[in-house]
Amino acid sequence: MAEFLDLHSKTTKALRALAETAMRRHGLHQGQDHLLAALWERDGSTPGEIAAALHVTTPTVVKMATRMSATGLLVRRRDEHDSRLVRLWLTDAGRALREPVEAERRGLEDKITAGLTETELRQLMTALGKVYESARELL
Amino acid sequence: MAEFLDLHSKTTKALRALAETAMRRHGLHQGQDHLLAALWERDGSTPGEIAAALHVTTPTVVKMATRMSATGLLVRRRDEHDSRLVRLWLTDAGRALREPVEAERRGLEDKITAGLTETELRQLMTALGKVYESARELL
DNA sequence: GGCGGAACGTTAGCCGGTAAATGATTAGCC
DNA sequence: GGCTAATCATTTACCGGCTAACGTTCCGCC
Repeated sequence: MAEFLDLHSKTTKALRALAETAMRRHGLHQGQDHLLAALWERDGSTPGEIAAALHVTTPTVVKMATRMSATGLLVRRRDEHDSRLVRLWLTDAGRALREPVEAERRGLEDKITAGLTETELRQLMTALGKVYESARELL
Repeated sequence: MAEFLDLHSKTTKALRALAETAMRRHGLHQGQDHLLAALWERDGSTPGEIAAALHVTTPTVVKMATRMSATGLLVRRRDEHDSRLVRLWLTDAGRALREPVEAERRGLEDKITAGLTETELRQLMTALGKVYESARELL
């Protein structure tokens, strides 16, 4: 049966669908907000750094960067001192999305957790955190 | 910040990676065990039925069925009475995976939730269930 | 009995995700 | 200084997921 895995999987799909439609309102695809968040935090990061921050592999970031570069959210530029490195820089359009997208994300989080009491939410975070740690160790 | 969404996302990626390597031990790709589970429960189901059971769209099931048919886990056959319908039938190879795959899945669930007490697990399921319900309603 | 709409599966095209192979550049060691 | 090894990004080729368009087949109604 695997109850927890099943529930987690169902929840993941529902949340993904919600995030998808929420981000599409800003012209983004699922996950692109995370990449932007990494650049909002540290503009000029390399694909490898971003991949690590996003818990994702480098090719994923490379492909997303290519698309987001095509839609004018960021630009690719080689590092001056080390030509192996590539640095991703936000455009004005990419920077402009910060406030609305962060608000959208906060709103989604609030709506999703609205049915929980303060205590329930705290317990949920703790328990899920433990599951995450167990999973990381098994990786 | 969106704490819960962030933690949930990280956990999802870790769990996905674990499930991936676990299922690869049986020659399956991520998610194919769910499709098989649907057929173990009701052999001869249609793609549409399976999609509904898996909370997934029909095209996804169709593509997976094509690949799994190529690897000999199931066969496609048109319904005798209604030629619009297609029914997926397990092969011996598909049936043979039931015990080992279900055991693998139970083992994974156990390992993942090993760090939680009985009470914590129950609270986690309840709280996550509420999040799931909220998400479903917002869909 | 024929015709239009409904119910299915399939195809095409896109996105995020992965692993493995490729290519370019730097760093380090002899 | 030159050769080798390490470090990056990129490409290729998959897989699961989605939406939208398409083609069949059945059903109901006139």
